Formats: sequence, C-alpha cells, structure tokens
Amino acid sequence: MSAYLRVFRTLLDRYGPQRWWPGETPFEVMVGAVLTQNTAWTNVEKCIANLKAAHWLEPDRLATAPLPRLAAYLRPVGYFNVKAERLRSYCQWYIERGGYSALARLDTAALRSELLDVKGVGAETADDILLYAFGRPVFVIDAYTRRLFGRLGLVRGDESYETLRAHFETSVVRELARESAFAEDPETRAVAVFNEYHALVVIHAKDICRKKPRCPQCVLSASCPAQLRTPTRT
DNA sequence: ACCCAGGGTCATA
DNA sequence: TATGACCATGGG
Repeated sequence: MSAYLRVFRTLLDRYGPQRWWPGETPFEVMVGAVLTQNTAWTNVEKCIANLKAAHWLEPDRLATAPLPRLAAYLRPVGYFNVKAERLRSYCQWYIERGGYSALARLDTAALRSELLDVKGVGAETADDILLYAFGRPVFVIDAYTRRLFGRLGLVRGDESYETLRAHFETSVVRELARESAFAEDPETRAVAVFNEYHALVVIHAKDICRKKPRCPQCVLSASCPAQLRTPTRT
C-alpha cells in the first residue's frame, strides 16, 4: 500500500472513525470553523453553547448582531473582538449569497473563491467549510498536517498551502484509485477519506501530544523533539 | 511562569 | 514572496 493510505489506515485502526465535523448542522460547522482559528476546540464549545442559549446560532441573528454583545458571547475563544467581526461579516455574506441551498449550487472552485473573499476566512477555514459543511473533495492542511508529514519525511512542511493541498489531494486520490475494494464513485470516496483523514490527524495530536509525561514517539507537538519516521508499519 | 491551541490580516522590505 | 506584529482566553 502507498504511503499516504498507509498512514491513513494506521490512524484509522488506532482511533476508529471520527465522524467529523462536531456540530449539528452545516451552519454550526461554519461557525465553529471561524471560531476555532488558532484556538482549542474546548473553548469553541463554550461559545457555541453561549450562542445556543441566547438563540443566536442563526445567520440572521449573527448578521445583525451588535459587536460588543457578540464579542461577549465569544470571549472564551480569545481574539473575541476580531472573531465577532469575522463571524458577523461571514453571516452577512452567507445571507447575501442566498444561504446554503444557493451556495451549494456553485462548483467547488467558485465556492472557495467566494469564501476566500470573506474577511477573516483564509485557506484553512475555507477548506474546513468546503469539506465539512458542503461535502466537497478538499484536503484540509493545518499545522498538524505540516508537522506530522514533515517529520515522516513525506513533505518538507514549509510548502505553500496550495502546494500541499494539491499534493495531498492528488496523492491520496491516486493511491485510492489503485484500491479495488471500493464501489462508490471516486469523488464520494475522496470526500469520505479526506473527511476522516484530517479528523484523524487532529485526534492523533490531541491524544499523543497532550499527555504527560509526553509520549516519546510524539511527532506532532512543536515542543517535542522526537522524530518518528516509521510509524506506518502494520 | 511558560507554552500551546483544528489561523488570518495587515504593514513592511 | 516572505517575515513579523497583532489579536487574547483557557488548559497543561
């Protein structure tokens, strides 16, 4: 089996399917994607709970929200002034563009372009939304992905976001095409694997890197000097 | 007390 | 194109 699928299988065997993204609706996924920027997910959960309790977890409500009050609900995620503005401008765009059903009619390239035009939505947030809210075949690149595959020696890690995304997408799709055990069409298969793959990378980071004492095989934490180059043996 | 967290924008060279 | 400053709370 090829390198990227071997890593995928190893993580899947260890942790099982993650069923991402955590969130009950596509809109909640979008909100979480904005709020989790450089922030621990446990803090995001508190803010989602705040918004739900206030009945503010709706596009119309957030699009017209007074920034000071919205920022107060968002306090636990940090950067709350910045994120209040980002979340509100995202919802304004979301409503202007016709909401989910209208956006879902766009092809993936057009939808990404629209997302990137929203202030506060960068490459990773856009891809989180494309993959986990719209079900598009996009491989999300984050700091964990760079660290893990960099330390595995499969990439350098300092490539541009788009370079890495194209690399992972083509590599995984190519490796999947050699598998004969799948019946679905290639795009459905890619979405399912990209979805699980990113989730497993993040779960692996939370599992390994946060333990104390730190796991000596850790390849994800920035503060862990250990190098693990053969984690994919089965 | 220090480091890190499922980034992004803006100013500068 | 590529760094660096900045945003800011919460848990280890």
